[in-house]
Amino acid sequence: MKDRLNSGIGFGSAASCPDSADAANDADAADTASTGGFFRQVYAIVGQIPAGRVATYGQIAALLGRPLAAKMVGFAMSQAPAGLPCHRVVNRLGEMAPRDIFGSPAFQQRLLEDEGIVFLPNGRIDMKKCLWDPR
DNA sequence: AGGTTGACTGGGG
DNA sequence: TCCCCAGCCAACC
Repeated sequence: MKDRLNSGIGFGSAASCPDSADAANDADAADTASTGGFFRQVYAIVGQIPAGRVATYGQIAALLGRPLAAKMVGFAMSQAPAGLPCHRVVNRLGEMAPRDIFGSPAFQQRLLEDEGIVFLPNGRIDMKKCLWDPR
């Protein structure tokens, strides 16, 4: 179990995993044609992140077939429509969005803790336990 | 049309 | 883990 959890963190491993590739393909094929908008696709995926789990910008980008467009995902979040659980999207280190995107990083942390996200003493999310697995 | 920017990431040191 | 560099992509000016 430790191995599985661990492998979930690295995108490299995820990319090699046939299941992940399938998920990416599904999301891409389903939305690319009808939306034609990168942001739309990002929002669709973010909306699928369950409470108690978090996803990284790079992970979402990879799901859309653009593993190097993590920056773009973050930008999409800045324009995210209301109702989207964008507080569940964090960077690879498990840190909150900088500045006061949510009023304050502490506020975002509070939201996540309320959903059951586990934080480490260093103030970061325990990615081993809380990283969302699209499968 | 072209340059800059951004809630990022991976690699090398 | 942190710092610096390069890459990627769409929005903005």
